[in-house]
Amino acid sequence: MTHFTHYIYQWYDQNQRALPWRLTRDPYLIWVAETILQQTRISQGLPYYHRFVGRFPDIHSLAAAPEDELMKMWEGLGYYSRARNMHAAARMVVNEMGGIFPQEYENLRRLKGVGNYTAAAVASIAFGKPYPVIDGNITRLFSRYFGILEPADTPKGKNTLAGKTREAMNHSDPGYHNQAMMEFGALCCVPKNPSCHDCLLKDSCFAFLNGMTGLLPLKNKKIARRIRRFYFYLLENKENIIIEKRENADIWRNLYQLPLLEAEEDLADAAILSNYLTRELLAGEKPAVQKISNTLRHELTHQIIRAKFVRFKMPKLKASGNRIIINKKEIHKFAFPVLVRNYLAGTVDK
DNA sequence: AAAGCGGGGGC
DNA sequence: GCCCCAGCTTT
Repeated sequence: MTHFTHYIYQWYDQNQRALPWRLTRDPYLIWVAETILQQTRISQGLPYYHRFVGRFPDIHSLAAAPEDELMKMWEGLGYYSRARNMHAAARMVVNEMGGIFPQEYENLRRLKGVGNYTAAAVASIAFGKPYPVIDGNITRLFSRYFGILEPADTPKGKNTLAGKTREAMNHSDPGYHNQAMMEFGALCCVPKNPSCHDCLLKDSCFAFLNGMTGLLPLKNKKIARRIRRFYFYLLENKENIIIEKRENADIWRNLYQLPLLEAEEDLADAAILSNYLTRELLAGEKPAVQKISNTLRHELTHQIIRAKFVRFKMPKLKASGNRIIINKKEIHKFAFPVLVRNYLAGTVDK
């Protein structure tokens, strides 16, 4: 065994966190955990994991659930396609694979939402197969220690990294190996101000020896952010409000929201109150506008959303198209984007 | 190869 | 303000 792996195993034995998915080898539970944790910190995902496996303890309960309930479980976690894909994958396992979770990497890879990382994680942790996982932690750790100078977000960089992780793989306990590498990256070889001073690998670490820990891993991509203006309409009477489901290929797909006008430029209040959607929603009624909120900012990785909420008390509610009227007491049953959820939490019944 | 997809937290 | 997080899919 190399110095590198030996030291990290030793570190892991002493420093690993107690996490619920480390107590099982059930491929379903491992898959749920790995999917929740995609691009998500453990501290954020942990309560979702507990709720999820409490409500859906096995593949059958998940496959049998209505999608809206699944989206509700996922509310606030982000990247909602993960939930939709899990639902499809669960139904595939139940309907086409006899309810038996696939064991081979290639078969795991066929499930919706299961990419290279998740297939390797389930194959290694649940089934002991020697597939190295490559996540953000391992990309950083390996790029630094082995001095990978090709950008990590390019095919060449990924290929080099994959080679290194295959060389490092320990075939006697692949699941342990993968988790030890990730945990070391997550807790010690961290993005900013890594704990090099205490790290016994510093004498053989390329980045440390060359003063490059802050530079590695290299990345090429820069994110362009788009500004969007959203005008939401809260139409309410004493008991009910109107909501609608987002079904286009856009952010928040299959979540619910308030009726929405998107504009390319900021709209003055007069324009908000006279545009086509206002007229359609008010349907001839002339209610006084209750309130137009301040502009609320909501930032996503690729978008900056500037939102205003317009509130009308309606004599009676009429819903057309894909809009539905729900009782205010039922709001909690629907999955809303955080932006909308926060507004409703601070507004309705106040 | 690049873009799109959330929300939260660290510094 | 910028970067990153136990990534995946679509174009």
